[in-house]
Amino acid sequence: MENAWRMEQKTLISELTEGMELAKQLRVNLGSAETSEVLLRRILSSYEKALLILNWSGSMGQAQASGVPPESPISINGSPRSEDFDGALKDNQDSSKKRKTLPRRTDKVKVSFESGLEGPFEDGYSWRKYGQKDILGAKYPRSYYRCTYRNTQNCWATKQVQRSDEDPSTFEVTYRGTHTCFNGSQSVPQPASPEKHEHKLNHHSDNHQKGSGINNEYLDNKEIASPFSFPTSSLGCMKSNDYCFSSLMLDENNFLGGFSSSFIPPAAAESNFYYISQNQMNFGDVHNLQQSESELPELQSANNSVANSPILNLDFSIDAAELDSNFPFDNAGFSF
DNA sequence: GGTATTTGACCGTG
DNA sequence: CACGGTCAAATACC
Repeated sequence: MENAWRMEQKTLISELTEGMELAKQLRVNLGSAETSEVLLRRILSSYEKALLILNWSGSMGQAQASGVPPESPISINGSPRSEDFDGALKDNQDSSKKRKTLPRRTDKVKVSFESGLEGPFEDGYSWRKYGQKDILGAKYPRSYYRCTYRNTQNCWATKQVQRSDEDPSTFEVTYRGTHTCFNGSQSVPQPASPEKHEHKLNHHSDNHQKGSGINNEYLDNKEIASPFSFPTSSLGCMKSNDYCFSSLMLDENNFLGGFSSSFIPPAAAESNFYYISQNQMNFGDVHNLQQSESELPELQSANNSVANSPILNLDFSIDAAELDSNFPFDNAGFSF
C-alpha cells in the first residue's frame, strides 16, 4: 500500500507541477485565445489526474475514479432551485437527494472600515439579497444573495456573506454555483481603483442601499458585502470571453470535486464553483479556492486577503495548502 | 408601479 | 429537534 501510495504521490506531484507550469505559461500567453485554450486543456488534464488520485486514495470509499461524467445535468435550466447543482456534483454515488453540502468556494476578504472601503467590492455581478440568518455561534448574521438575473437568465449563482466575529473587518464570502448570465451590464469595474472606490456601480447600479431599514451594522455588511468583489477581477464571465474561459476552466477543475470536466461553453457552464481569477489581471494573488465537497468538511480559507497573500502567483497554491492537510506533501516542495 | 430588502415561516438535512 | 438555507409576503425606496 505504501508503495502504491508513494507512486501515486509522485504522479500526483508531477501532475500538479506540470499543471502549475502550464498555468504559468498560460499566464504569459494570455491574450492568445487559442494558445490559452490548449494550455488550459492540458492544465485541466493534469489536475484531473491528480484529483483522481487524491480522490481515490484519499477516501477509499468513494473513489469515483472512473470517467465520471463531468458535467452536471443541465440542472440550470429546469431546476427551480439552486441546490440542484450540488446534486450534479456528486450525485453519482448518492444520487437521489439534494444535499446541502454543496461544494463551494469561500473567500475571506478583509476590509477596513476605518479607512473607508479599501477594497473594491464589486465582483461585476448584481446580487440580490434574499435572506439573512443568525448563525449559531456567530456574532453576525449571514446574508444570502443570489444573482439578480436568476429569473431572467436562469443564473443560479448565489453567495453568502458572513462577517467574521473575530475580525469584523473580514468577511467570508462563499460563492456557490456559477454565473450563467451574460451581463454585459455588469460592466466590470475594470481597473478598479485600488483605493476606496465607490462601491456603487455607476452604470446600472441597482444595488444602492435601499432598505433603509437596516441598522448600521447591517448596512456595513451589506454595502460592502453585497456587491462584493475583488480587485479587478473577475468572477465568472464578464465581458471578455477569455477570462470567462479561464475562469470556467479553473472552475471546472473543481479542485476537489473530482470530476473530469472538459471545457464547457460559458453559456451553459454550470460548474460548481467559481473560481476567482484573482485580480491584478493575471491571477496574481491567490485567495483561497476551496471547494469543499462532502469530502472536505470545511472550507476555510485562510488567508484573508486581498491585502497580503504572500502566496505565489498562481491560484493553485491554495490547493496545495488545502490538500496539505490531507496529504504529506512536504517533500513535494511545492514552492510555486 | 417596479424593483430591492427585510424578516418570519417553511423545509430539508443531520 | 436544531440548524442552515430559501421562500415569499410585507415593506421601503426610486
